[in-house]
Amino acid sequence: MERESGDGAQIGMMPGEADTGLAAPGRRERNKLAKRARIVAAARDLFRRQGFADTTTQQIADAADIGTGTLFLYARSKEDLLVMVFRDEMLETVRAIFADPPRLASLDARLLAVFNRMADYHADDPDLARLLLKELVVPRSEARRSDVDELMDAIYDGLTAMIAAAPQVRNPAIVARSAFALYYFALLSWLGAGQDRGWCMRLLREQLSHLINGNGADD
Amino acid sequence: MERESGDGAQIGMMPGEADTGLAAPGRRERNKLAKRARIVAAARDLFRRQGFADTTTQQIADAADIGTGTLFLYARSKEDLLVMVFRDEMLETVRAIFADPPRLASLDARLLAVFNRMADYHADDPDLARLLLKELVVPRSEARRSDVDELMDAIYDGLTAMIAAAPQVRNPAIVARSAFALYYFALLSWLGAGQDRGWCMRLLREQLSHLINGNGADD
DNA sequence: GATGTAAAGTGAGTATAATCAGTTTTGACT
DNA sequence: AGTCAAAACTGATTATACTCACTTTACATC
Repeated sequence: MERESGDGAQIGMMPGEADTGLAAPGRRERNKLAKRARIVAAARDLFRRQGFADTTTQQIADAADIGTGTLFLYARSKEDLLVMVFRDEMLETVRAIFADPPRLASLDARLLAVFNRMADYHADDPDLARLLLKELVVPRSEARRSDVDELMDAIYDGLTAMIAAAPQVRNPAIVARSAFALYYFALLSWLGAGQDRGWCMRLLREQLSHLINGNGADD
Repeated sequence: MERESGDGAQIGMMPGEADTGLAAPGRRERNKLAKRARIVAAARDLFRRQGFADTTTQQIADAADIGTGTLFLYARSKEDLLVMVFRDEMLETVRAIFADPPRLASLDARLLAVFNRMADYHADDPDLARLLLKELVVPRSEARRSDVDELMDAIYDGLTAMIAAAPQVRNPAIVARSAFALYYFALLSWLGAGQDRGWCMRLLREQLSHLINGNGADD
């Protein structure tokens, strides 16, 4: 009703701004987005190169070519930066995994394969994975919470779809949540408590088998 | 073979030290232990009164009547202090819970009751529980690792005993680990992700029921 | 008791995550 | 163009976990 701007409505418009249009994004908004991207890129490079603890917020600000104060306008804390860095990448990874589900005979084998692929992703950068694991446990800000939720939703949806496709399972949602809880705990044992990855995954296989096939195992 | 000290072997012994004996504790050792206890007590009181974040290491050192430097001779970090504070108390709680297991008809109901009692313990101090949850995920020092391990062993042993007592379960160790993983995840959802406790525990009940009674539920 | 030495203790100092009072930029309206 | 308010930005400053060069204490040996 008031934001309407037909096609000949450049009344007070600057000459060089024609293609941008008045409505939608707006220059401010786009600048902010670009700056956010620059910050995240700078943080990712530094975290990867020299680790989280040895990277100072000063370095990130310098690399992103902004003042230290500005950094905290975009991220509530250094830890938040870590989450920002990995959110997109992890979401993409998870979606790619579920987009091409493994073709194996049994449901528990398929689930294990999916979790193994997720673990592969973490194996590339165990130190960062550890940090993430720790930081994501207790989301401090609402922003972080929603980031985590989005990731979890993607995982639950993927798992539930896989499980629901196997007709013998009565309650796919519950089983999906249980399966993920078991995987999460395996990840914790591996990256957190320092257990051998193979050992953790073998245990997970047994657990998933029990979860899917029931108490009596496969005799 | 070489530590032998009969009963008349006080060759170079000081007069006033007779009852203490040369071997065993030693005054230095006992002093250190007492100081450690004082530090832990001071830290616990302050954490409880004003929370972890709002307690400075300076305050703890003052309350324990030692220098700031000395504090870090006893704890590697402020986070380590938190673990020191809760290790003893949590171990005691867990042991008390398993020493008096609930007398309920079904195994999954008994497990749920045990987990509920653990959750009660955390409910008394959710903020501290959150912190613990976070700090215990990735133990940094070996000392902390062994503290966590001791606690976990107590829990696994208790759960495995409960489960093994129910004859229908084929593999108690695996089921115990699975049950704890499900509980841990419920705790995370409740204290970490901010879900309602009742909701989390109802979900846990369904998960435990499925874990114990198998896929077909209870029809 | 005197002496040497290793353990324990100390607090001024350091590094750095996060803040905030002040400055600059943006863009709507005349 | 000129004006204004709001948004974005800034880096000097602050708060505090942790360190380290030095001092003090404990105790074995003479």
